[in-house]
Amino acid sequence: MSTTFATWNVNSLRVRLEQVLAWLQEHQPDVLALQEIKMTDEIFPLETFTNLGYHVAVAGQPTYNGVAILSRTPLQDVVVGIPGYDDPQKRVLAATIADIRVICVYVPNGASVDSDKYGYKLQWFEKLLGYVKNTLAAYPHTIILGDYNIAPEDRDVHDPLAWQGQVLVSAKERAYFEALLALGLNDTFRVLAPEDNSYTWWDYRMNAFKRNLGLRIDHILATSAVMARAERCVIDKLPRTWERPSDHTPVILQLSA
DNA sequence: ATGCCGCCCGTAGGGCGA
Repeated sequence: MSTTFATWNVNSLRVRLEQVLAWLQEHQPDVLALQEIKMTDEIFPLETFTNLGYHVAVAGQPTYNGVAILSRTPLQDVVVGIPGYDDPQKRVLAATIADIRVICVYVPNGASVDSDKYGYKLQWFEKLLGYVKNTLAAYPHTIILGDYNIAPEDRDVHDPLAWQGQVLVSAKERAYFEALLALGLNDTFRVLAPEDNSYTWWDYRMNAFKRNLGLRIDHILATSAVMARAERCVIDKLPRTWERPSDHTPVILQLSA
């Protein structure tokens, strides 16, 4: 008996719905956090998931961003966004599932280090730090999972030299990711499956997946209280091999009992 | 490299992602 938490940036739930359903059927996760659903709450295929026995929380918007959490058990105390931060972009969704506070995050991409979007990413992450600090004070059992758009270390990058200083790997972004861990979180993949050159995202261009030119930017972070129950963390590369895939692939954390 | 690929909106081609 185990409990599994998964995260997947699907890059449009409209396009990827059949793949998500196939993946749910195969893996039967207890919780699946979705990013970049790219749709409003109104057109979210709610009944499709409730018919499969999932409870659902959604924070959607037209065209861009959008996050959702599917759970086999009810979602309680749902919070959309970062409290006190008036951000029109729907990137954060939290809920309590059984005894665990779960936060689904879609961190801004940042475009390039000399762009306004990079400034937004850093400012946004500062707000996330405050939110996570408050959350951890209230909930010792917390999992924060999603697309962080940060590769924490060079071993999470296929070509560290080519990527040096670029967005997704820059020193400022990595320092923010470290600050997040320093609040009391563990990078579960790094703790449980510390092999190098394991990636969660591959560019659509240049045959990047076939050549394994990827980055590890999707993460499942957990407090030490959760970590005590953690047995396994894996990246499921299979959906990235499917026809018309998302450019990201799922990450799965398995807890005992 | 203002490139590559894919999705969105909308029905052409620019915005955006990473």
